[in-house]
Amino acid sequence: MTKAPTVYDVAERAGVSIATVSRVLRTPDAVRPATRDRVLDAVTDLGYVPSGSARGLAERRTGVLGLYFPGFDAVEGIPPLDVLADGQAGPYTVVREDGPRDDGRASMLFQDEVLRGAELEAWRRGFVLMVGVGRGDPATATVRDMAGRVDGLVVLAGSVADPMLERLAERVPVVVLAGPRHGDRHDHVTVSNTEGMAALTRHVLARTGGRAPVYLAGPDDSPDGAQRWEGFCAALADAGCPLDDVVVRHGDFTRSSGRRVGERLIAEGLPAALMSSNDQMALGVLDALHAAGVDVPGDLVVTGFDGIDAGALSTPSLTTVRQPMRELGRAAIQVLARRLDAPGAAPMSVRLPVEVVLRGSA
Amino acid sequence: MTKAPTVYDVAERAGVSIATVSRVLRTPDAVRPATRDRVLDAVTDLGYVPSGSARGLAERRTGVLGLYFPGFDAVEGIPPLDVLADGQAGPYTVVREDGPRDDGRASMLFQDEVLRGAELEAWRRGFVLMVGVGRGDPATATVRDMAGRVDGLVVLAGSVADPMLERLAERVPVVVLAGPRHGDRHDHVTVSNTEGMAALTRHVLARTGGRAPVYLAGPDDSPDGAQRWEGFCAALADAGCPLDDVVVRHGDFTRSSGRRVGERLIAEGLPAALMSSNDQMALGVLDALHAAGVDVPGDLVVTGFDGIDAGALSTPSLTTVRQPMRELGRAAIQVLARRLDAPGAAPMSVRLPVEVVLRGSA
DNA sequence: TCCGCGAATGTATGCGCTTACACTCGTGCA
DNA sequence: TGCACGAGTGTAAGCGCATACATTCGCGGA
Repeated sequence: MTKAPTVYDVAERAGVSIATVSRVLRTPDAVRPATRDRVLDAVTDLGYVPSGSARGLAERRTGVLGLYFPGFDAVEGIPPLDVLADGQAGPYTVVREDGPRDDGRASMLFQDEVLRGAELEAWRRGFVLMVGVGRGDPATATVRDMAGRVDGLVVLAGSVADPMLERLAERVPVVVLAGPRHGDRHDHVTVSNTEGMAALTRHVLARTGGRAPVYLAGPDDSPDGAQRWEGFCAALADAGCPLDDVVVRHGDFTRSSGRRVGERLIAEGLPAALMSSNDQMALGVLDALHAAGVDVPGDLVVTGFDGIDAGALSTPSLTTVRQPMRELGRAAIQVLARRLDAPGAAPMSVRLPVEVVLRGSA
Repeated sequence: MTKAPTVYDVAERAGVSIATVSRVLRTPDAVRPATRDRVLDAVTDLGYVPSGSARGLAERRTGVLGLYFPGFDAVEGIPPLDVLADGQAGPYTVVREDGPRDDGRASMLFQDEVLRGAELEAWRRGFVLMVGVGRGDPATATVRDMAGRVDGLVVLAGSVADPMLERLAERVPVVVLAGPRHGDRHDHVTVSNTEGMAALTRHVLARTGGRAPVYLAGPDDSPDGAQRWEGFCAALADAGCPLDDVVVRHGDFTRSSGRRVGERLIAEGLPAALMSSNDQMALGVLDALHAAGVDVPGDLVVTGFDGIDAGALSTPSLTTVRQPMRELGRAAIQVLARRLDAPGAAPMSVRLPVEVVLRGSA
């Protein structure tokens, strides 16, 4: 770390010009083996590592792809931590914990999986991945910053305002993940929310003899939620089940909001089925039903949507629709890579299939 | 994307020199408000985004921190996916799923959490995060590549061979995460594995009247495993419980290996307690015991180590020691930031406290 | 009105690399 | 023996930005 060696240092040590050093690193076949070995020795001796900045500047491409998520953690909610200041804490503490925490980690798991897939695919293509999370006041600052450092950007729907996205797209290719196209020219990757919910709804109707389920909707501004609702309605219509009979409850995608709805269900009388627009709320409903001793799926069936792990571990386990999260990440990078190869191609939309997972609750 | 505008374009449009443009962006106070506004207008009009490469080259720092993980996914095991080729798949499939999958996601969850923490702390300090995973044949290529692009590197223990790490450390500061120091000069961040396991062991001994637990060890090459074993032994010694009485079983940190050990336990007669060196194996043990109708914690108590989510959802819920995963990531970045501020400071080791989580199984 | 001085801006250089182009040196051929 | 030619190597020109230094501008005081 004294002073990072450069091509000049390597060149001098190997007794060649910097052009030759560069060639050894980039097109080894273009240089005589004897020369090549001398250069490689010098590289090893000096511990030379090429500067990504210089390379990026000269090449006009960085070899980096960006992945940008909507903020999941409120800035205010961040517990302080300063490992440099306080070394006073003991090596351990003891806590007693009853019942699972309502930690709202679902969307984070989703993002984690997407990230995994994206990293994998980026690696396979010789790119490295840069990640950013939209949060804080100049939330756009981070993504703008990233845009200046990458060859392409994958943006989760909802993390960047449209006008900003438009601007970014002017500089680097942008792929929008999990968001429907609305008049933009970006590439899109989505999942079959509508079809998945329709299939699940048909399953539920078959189980309940066609009686209309109660629908548990999420926030109004969720595009995913809208699509799921659409699939629900379509399946009902197909089955000749009038929409007017459907009771709709609203939650905010959290487990506790589901719990409240569950309690209300019990108070007002159980329907034949409760279909939630996400898993977290469905689990909350199960919490309430379980506490009240209701038999699921005997007294009513319950379904979710997303396929989070916790759904497999609940009692009863949750019937749901699993999103191909990892594949979403991979697909996004694949689409981005295509875009880099063919900048002029028409914008494309990729829609990934979902998996209807039948488990205990329905 | 026609041709990204540069400082020159902005300067020309605003009728100033490039130096002024640069100043507006970096030290706004150093330029007259009227001029500043003209420049900012030009920036907006052109959709100018500064090039990270050029900036990095000129500034001799990139503003990027790297996080490097050991490979979790075998390269061979990657299912193919080519969204560009096959659009033929239907929008959904239906599967029936009984019981949780043995998916070995524990270490990935660990890494995800670390990543979250690191990203958060990097963001707070104005850095962006670059992530890499060690896999593939020239596994070192990725990390070397990263080293050339970042101002500092956080490396999870075991992901990079020591000699390579030494070389990287010559170019950028390196923080080793979750690995003990052995003769190196890097900064280190670890958790109190030893103390945590000792505390948990004391708890178990208190519950079982001092009868020696069976210990379920992991792979021999795990530094974490070694430290936990150490804590276990220390607590036993303190309690005057002879180590000779301890039966040690071996697993490979997977749930299925724990299941096998559980079955063997049942076949050979139940001990007073089973302490596993990680949660996954402990859950496997619970699987086997549950299947055989053994009462936990009535017939024997079971504990794990790590604090993965699945442990909170098992029946009975798993008593364990929770690692501060998020904080590990944050601490690593904090240490790295300090190192960047004070390159000459002595190497430091930070040890984070763990949380003994008492739940149903013990 | 002129001078001096600080603030504001411009000029020019270099960051470390890639690469077009120029050059050197064998080699095969006439 | 002379020449064309290609492989191997060197020279030099940027890539887009930050910044030290030079220059100009605006203002107050004499």
